[in-house]
Amino acid sequence: MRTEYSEKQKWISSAKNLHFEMDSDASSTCSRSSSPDLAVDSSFFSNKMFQSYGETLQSKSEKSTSRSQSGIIEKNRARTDLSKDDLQDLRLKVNSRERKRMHDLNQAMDGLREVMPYAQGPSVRKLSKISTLLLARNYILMLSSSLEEMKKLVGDVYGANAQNHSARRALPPTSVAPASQLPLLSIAPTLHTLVATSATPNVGQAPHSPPSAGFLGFPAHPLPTLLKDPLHLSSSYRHFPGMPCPCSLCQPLPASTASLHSLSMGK
DNA sequence: TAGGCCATCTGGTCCT
DNA sequence: AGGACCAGATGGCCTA
Repeated sequence: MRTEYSEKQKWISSAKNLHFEMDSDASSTCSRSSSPDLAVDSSFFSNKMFQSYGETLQSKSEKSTSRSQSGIIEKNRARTDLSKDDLQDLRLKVNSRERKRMHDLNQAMDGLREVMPYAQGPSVRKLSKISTLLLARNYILMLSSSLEEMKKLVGDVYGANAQNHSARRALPPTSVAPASQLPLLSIAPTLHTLVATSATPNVGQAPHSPPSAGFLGFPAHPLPTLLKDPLHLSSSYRHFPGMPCPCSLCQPLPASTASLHSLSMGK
């Protein structure tokens, strides 16, 4: 088994970075942003690998007679009835589908990376899958917490404003900021403070070294402790209250957000 | 060189 | 029945 894989992997690695054209279905829909393209020479699969696959199937079907799952027996029997070529075709089709499935998954992962508050660029290695998921979770929790905080502040500001307004009805209106600006004015420093607590996990790290999965771990009760415990977001920018900041957290979501939505609605 | 991450193949299981 | 999903196995690549 090991030797079969060894041969196969040698071939696969040599075939990497070539265009994948074996299956029209896969090639038409797969843009493979995160994985190497693959050219599949079906002649390769016509040798040992598939001979052993056929043997494996046969031996398996022999063993499977002791199983209670008749469906599987029937399925294996149907497969052993196939000719060697049919088996090859079947195996190739299944492999191709699985490859495409994984590529779609990776595309979705790339879409997630794009909207993550993480320094992106040619010199930065992309987040691993596990890190992406953990970071996404923390990011969502942080946004939820920020939203709650903002709601509270808006409530406080409007409450205080209503009191002031009734107490100072006689004062000229120019002494009070427009109501539409009040929430933003009061929220801005707070938002930046929130952001600042989560801004510098990469200090001391090489720019090409994304945080490990463990580093992105989260507490057992994330929401209450969220603001005390840094989120380990990987922005390389320092945040200063009142200063404009180029980090992704302080910028509007990129246009690629839309592409992520369209991706998720693809099926 | 060990360990982490990844792509791929594969067989089993579930779903339509 | 066929396809989707999943997890295990395997080897390659890269970094500390």
